[in-house]
Amino acid sequence: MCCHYFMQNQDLESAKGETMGEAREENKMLEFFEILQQDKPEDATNAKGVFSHDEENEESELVSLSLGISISKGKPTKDEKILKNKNGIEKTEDEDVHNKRLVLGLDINLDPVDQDELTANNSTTESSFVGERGKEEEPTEMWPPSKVLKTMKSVDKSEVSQHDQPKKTRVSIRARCDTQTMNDGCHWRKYGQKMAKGNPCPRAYYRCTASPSCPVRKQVQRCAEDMSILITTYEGTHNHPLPMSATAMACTTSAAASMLQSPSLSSQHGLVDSAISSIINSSAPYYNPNNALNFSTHQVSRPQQFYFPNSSISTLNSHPTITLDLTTPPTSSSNSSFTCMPKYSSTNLNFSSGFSPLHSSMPQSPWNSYSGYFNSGTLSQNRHHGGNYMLNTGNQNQPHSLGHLHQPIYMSNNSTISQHSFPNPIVAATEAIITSNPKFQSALATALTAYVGNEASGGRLRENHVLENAELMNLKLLRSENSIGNSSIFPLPLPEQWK
DNA sequence: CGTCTTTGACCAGCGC
DNA sequence: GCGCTGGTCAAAGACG
Repeated sequence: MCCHYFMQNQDLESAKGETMGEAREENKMLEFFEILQQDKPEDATNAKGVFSHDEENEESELVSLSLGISISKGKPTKDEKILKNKNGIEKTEDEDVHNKRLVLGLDINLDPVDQDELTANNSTTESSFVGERGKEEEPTEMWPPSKVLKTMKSVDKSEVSQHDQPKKTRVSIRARCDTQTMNDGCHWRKYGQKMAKGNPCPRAYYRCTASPSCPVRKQVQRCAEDMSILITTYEGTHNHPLPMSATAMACTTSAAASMLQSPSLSSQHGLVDSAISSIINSSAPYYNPNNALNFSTHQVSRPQQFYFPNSSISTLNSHPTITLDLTTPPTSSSNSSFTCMPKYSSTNLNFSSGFSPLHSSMPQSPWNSYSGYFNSGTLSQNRHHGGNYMLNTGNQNQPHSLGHLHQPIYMSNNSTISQHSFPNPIVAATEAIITSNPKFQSALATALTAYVGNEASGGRLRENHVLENAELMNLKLLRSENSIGNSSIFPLPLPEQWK
């Protein structure tokens, strides 16, 4: 076999060993959300951890990316009772407790018209969500038998033709990785492997085993042109609680997918950069000695900057795919990172790597070569502006062409608008995002949810000792300058040592 | 013995 | 209609 299938599938054992700590952290997070909900009793939706918007103010379509925190006070659902699933992945009771409450999904709330469209798109595909509807439709079998699948596909087909909607949204991540798969925090079971055309390396098919009914699948394949690049394609949305270590990736993929599923949203190209930036900011990973891909979510207080010089949106394909390219160095041409795009790739976001001041503090590891993975996102500290960190909001004035497949649009650094003209670029960027399109509130909500949750849990997960200095600096900065992130977005009292 | 991976077979979609 | 390709199934083997 020509590809680099060196290692056993996943470090499940190491993951198990971390669940207790995670559970404690997440319980703190949940306590925080309870406090939040008490503060905002009028927001009934938030009681379920869904970031919703003021519907009165948003008559138009609305996309909500929910990082749901389900405060389970009632009886556990059928899925929640599962302590050991069919595949034998045992969970500790603590893990199960927190899993009962932490729900991540692609929750899309639309006005009636769009709701119908999305129902057709989601419910008939494998992207069903556990949300309100999911509670009523308890799954009864692990995977639909092929006959059922055929029926589903036929239904899907007809409805797709009716609504002219793409079939499934996929999120593909290209990243340098030495291991067989990226450890994204989820438990996967390999169910197939095929040789794909034009690639000497086989494509492996995995399904999520965290829940018997979880529709999420992923495909893993090495890039034919650079074997060190692993292309992981996610499809579907988890319909079960996720371990904390998996929420960030799922958050990112779900949010990215949601933008593809919202045509008007994805049509606003410049904003996509901003939204994705926010999302990724919320889920920047850090190196874990256990070789797991971990995500730290405290960067809103330490607002790292992530540039997305290339992005294009198209939903022409039956499988609209948003590709997050985390491998391209900053000096590469914008086109170079799209030389081996997946067949269905339609949307490309090139997370251009660049030097980050944080790199020097990152532990040396294989994941550092993987610097594209968000630490590539370049925390661009402007030392001449009082330690401000710039948030790339994209240049909304730049005449982007949209809807062209595989035609990434380079957004030069010049497009990092008004980095120096706003007293607080974070405020400016956030306001730009929010005010330009209400739907980006949802994307931002995803980012903020992840951030707030992590801050509530102490601001770090696991061995996250890196970047602390930068974090301290930025927290102070935000506390002194952030005018929007006070009570509603950053409601947590800072630890004493950060004051 | 239970679980997971491997791998050949099968099926559906799509292009010619 | 036929062949190619992607995606999935499921039996068999490997592994702990």
